[in-house]
Amino acid sequence: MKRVPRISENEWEIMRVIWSRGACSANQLIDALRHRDRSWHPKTAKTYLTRLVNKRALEFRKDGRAYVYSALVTEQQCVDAASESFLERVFGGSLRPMLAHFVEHKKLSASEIRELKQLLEEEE
Amino acid sequence: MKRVPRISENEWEIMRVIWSRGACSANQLIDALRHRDRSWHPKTAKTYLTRLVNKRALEFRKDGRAYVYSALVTEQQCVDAASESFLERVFGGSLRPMLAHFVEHKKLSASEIRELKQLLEEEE
DNA sequence: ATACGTGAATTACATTCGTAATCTATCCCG
DNA sequence: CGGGATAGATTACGAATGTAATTCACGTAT
Repeated sequence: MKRVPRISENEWEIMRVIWSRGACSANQLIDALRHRDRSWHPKTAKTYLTRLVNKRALEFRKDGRAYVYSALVTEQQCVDAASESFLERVFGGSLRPMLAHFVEHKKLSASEIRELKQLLEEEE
Repeated sequence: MKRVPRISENEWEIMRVIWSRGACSANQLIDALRHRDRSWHPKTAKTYLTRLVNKRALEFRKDGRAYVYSALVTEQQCVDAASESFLERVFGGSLRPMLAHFVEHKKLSASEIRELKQLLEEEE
């Protein structure tokens, strides 16, 4: 299990863009971020890019003037780590109560319920 | 929906003790913490108590020399907030993928699977 | 060549967090 | 009464985070 660097709350936003769009330049990044949330300040986004490169979550290749950033860690790895940490911290590591919490609190659509039951069947 | 203060990773340990045991003194707290993890340093625990009081997650009443700390926010409130934040951050708010992740990644026992299916039935 | 725009590099700065140590007030014991 | 134990209060201090501004370097348009 590869150790992934710790990704902070806002850094996740950056990573999710890169995971979904693949490698991209700082500007493409910023555009994508601002598309969904105008409050992202370009300078701030740049700072996160640099930090993510420093913590080896991203790398970049020069492409003329601009850099192209790409992920060094997969979404899967980070999701795993964050999920584990969340489960541990908030539910003391107990899976069942955690799942129960979500099933009970978030109203699931009939189809979502069906899908989940399907998943559970497969696990059996 | 009451706004709960942001509880940090380690602060969660403190809160969980107080939620489970109810109000208790600093020393009872520390004993409980160290019971499960000897590496808890008493001074560090005291620091967290103070911080949690400052951020209005705990309050205390004087009981002779010592203080008795009790929760100002419920576990339910904090679990809700943390869960929402986690879901948003890591899964972009999509519940189904999140649940699927856990169901697929953590090996569930047969009985857990049965319980969950039971829960889902009730939601239907 | 020269100033301007643009991207990256460097610097800034308050907060929060992790991790305690030190200071101070008090109580009990001898 | 005086000194140690003990509980809370204050102080410490670096790393991480959120949030940018400033500076530097280079290519391009006058």
